[in-house]
Amino acid sequence: MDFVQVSEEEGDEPIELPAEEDGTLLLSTLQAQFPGSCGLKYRNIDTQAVRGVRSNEGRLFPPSAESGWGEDIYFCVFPKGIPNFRSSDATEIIDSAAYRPILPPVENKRKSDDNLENSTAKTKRIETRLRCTDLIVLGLAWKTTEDSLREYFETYGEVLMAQIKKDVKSGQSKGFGFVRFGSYEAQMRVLSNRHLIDGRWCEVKVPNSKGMGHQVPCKVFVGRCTEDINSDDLRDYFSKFGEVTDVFIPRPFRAFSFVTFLDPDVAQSLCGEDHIIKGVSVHVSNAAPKAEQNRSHQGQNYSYNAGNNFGMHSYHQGNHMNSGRSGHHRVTSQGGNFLSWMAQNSGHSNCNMNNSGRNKGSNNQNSSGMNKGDNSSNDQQNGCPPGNSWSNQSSGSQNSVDKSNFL
DNA sequence: GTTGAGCGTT
Repeated sequence: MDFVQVSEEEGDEPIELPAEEDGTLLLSTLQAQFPGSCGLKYRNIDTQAVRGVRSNEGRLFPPSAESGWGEDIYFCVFPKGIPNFRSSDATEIIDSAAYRPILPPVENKRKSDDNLENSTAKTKRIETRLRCTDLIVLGLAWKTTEDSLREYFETYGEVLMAQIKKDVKSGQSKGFGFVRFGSYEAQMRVLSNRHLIDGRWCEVKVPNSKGMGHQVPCKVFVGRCTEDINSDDLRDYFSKFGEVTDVFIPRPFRAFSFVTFLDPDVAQSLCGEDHIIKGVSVHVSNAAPKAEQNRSHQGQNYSYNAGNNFGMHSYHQGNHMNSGRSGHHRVTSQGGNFLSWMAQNSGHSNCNMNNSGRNKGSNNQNSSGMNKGDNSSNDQQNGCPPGNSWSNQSSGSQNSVDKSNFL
């Protein structure tokens, strides 16, 4: 049997992982040792470049059909370039033990956002600042305790809370629980993987009860706008207070607009204030959802995200393309992209979480592939959760942004 | 002491 030497990061002590008879390495084998990993790469000694390992249908293929994996040491790839949290530098991007990130210095940021375009620093910052939600863990073994639950998820990052729901009388586990991470990256990785906890495959999802309902909105309503206040004006002006992630001006002109901030506290702090933009006094207030107010009688579709439209007005003005802002993160209907879901539900219509456009070609491995063709280790449990367990929650159509919501 | 889709006594 061939073994593949794999380390978490380049330079780390490798672990030998058993390859299959056909020479491939199962992704599940890799993930058993490196939770959250989605692929492998290695250093090409000739070119000194890093090469990705081919991945398909839950299998990783050796670089050479003849010589197999060789003596090379491979290191892990994690989704979207997110570093592993067990690595030493992880603290740089993990917010401290807070549910919500700390306020950024509210200083003059002005137009310093220009050279941040597409920078990984910016991406990381945005991702780091996205807030975590409690996640529900379904399908837990009866024997799983809060300690073992926590212990399991700590391989993904800091665990702020881990609880098992139990019968009050007997103390017996109800077979599900909740977990909360300290960083959004950890949360994303947990949501994109399946989990073998105490011998059972468990499903982790954003709970239905917490669509986004209790979270602080990042978006403000800007009233009394005049027609000559364009999105750049709004963005430029409000960037003084914190990073602006989106500006939306309803067309045709309707004398108001929406500004979305990275930080909900910034948005909050501005509510109720009057501001002067281009000599016009505009009024900032809560971008409260309009749903249910006047139109409960109209068979409008409010089922998705009902009672909560924060962050849903995500049309971008065309001229954002050259202002360095990311484009509209469009949700496709291909089986439910959890990143899109997270993007919507975190109130950021344009989270820079999707780097797929830059990873040309080779990095096709994503978390959905690993659920196919891999029954190697789940035979103790029938009814294994489906691969895209989030799909039932992401079936809403973002294209259904409803103009009628604007008044 | 059994069970196996779901959604959180606070």
